[in-house]
Amino acid sequence: MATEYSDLTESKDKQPRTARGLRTKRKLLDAAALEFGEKGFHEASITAITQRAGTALGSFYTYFDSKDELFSALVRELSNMVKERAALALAPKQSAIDAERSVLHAFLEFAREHQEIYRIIDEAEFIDPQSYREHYENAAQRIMERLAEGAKAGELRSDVGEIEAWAIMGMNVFLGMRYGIWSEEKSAVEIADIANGILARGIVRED
Amino acid sequence: MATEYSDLTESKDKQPRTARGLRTKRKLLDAAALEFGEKGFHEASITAITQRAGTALGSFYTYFDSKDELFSALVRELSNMVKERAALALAPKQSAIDAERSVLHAFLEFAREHQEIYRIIDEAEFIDPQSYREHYENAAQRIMERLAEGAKAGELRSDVGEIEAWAIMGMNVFLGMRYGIWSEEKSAVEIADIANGILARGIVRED
DNA sequence: TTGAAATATGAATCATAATTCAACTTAGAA
DNA sequence: TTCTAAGTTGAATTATGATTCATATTTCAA
Repeated sequence: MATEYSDLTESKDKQPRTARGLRTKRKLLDAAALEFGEKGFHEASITAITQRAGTALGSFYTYFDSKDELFSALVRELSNMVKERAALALAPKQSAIDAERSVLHAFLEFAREHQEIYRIIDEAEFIDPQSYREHYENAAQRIMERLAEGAKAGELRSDVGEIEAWAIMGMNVFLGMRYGIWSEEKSAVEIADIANGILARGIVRED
Repeated sequence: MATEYSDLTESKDKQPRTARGLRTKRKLLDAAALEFGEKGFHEASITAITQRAGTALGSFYTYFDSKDELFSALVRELSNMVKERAALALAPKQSAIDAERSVLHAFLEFAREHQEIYRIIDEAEFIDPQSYREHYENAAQRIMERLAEGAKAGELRSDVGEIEAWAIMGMNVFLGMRYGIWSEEKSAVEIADIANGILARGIVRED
């Protein structure tokens, strides 16, 4: 399903052709992120989104075919933001284990800063399953590549693979929900350190 | 919010008072599990649920105040089923690590058998956040208790706690989604073994 | 400067189900 | 057996918001 357009929100023929149009579409996407984030997909209304964006109701349909399509476009955009944030956290010359710690730490801080993104991507499981799946498959793929590098460098066990990647991702997502969204009682550093300890040493007592 | 009734689906005054009523309510809950599982909350309709249950539309309101309330009741019931299945998997005299392996294995099989349960509980994040949260807080609590026992027995590191519990739960849930719901390409045993390897030894190379 | 293409507007339309309700049937206690 | 509470029925009501569309305004290439 690769697209030939660079704009992730593209939809056949509704691309804005002027700077004004681009600005309006941007305002709609930003307003939608807030509205969907606060209310969830079904409680959110197009009317409220256009009010937030400061445009007329009808303008919405200049840029999107439907409420569903807007949501899809948004999920793909947000998924990309998460991906970029993780990439940014990757310092060169880190050990494979430290890389995972950095990514988790960055993810926790990102989840705290942008709780709405967390919620929207999660809700995509029900509104736009394909995007949801792609989001996590891509993320798992990137973890897997880091693990493979670590294995090649002799830092990690040589048999680490896809299952470990999904396990790490699940860890991260749930820690993000519990300690990023539900409460901020613990520091991101502490959580990342403890979770990283599992990867580094497991949970078995060592003498 | 403890209730004084034993029926998890109770709602003030809509309890069935005869065997016939109980049967009808049961049929509605079973039909709802199928309908919500297949279509999701918003695509599912009360009409379709009553048709599946073989009752009249109006009968629904004899037992539930609303679509939301039905969903809530169902989530609490299903959450309980998951909990019971995990408890069943716990053989006595297992090591702490083996216990986690058994629970994950049981969870994977359960997810495969009852994909609809997996989906409904997930969707509760948006329809009935309180039940969703309780479901996972309870599950984390039970993991934490097992870890504490393992620590007391000297099998696990003495500092294992809540964060490890949430990490393990996240691992399990994501592995359930990826290898239980999305595909069954790998055996439940293999997945449980590999994930358990992370807990037992971490992912770092050992010489 | 100008006019055709883009964009903006919001009242009116339309579709979908959730929920209500008044009439009817059945269960089961006395 | 009888009678009342419990349960059943499905057509009618109602509420909500997504989407359409005819009209007005703005942009910008020529």
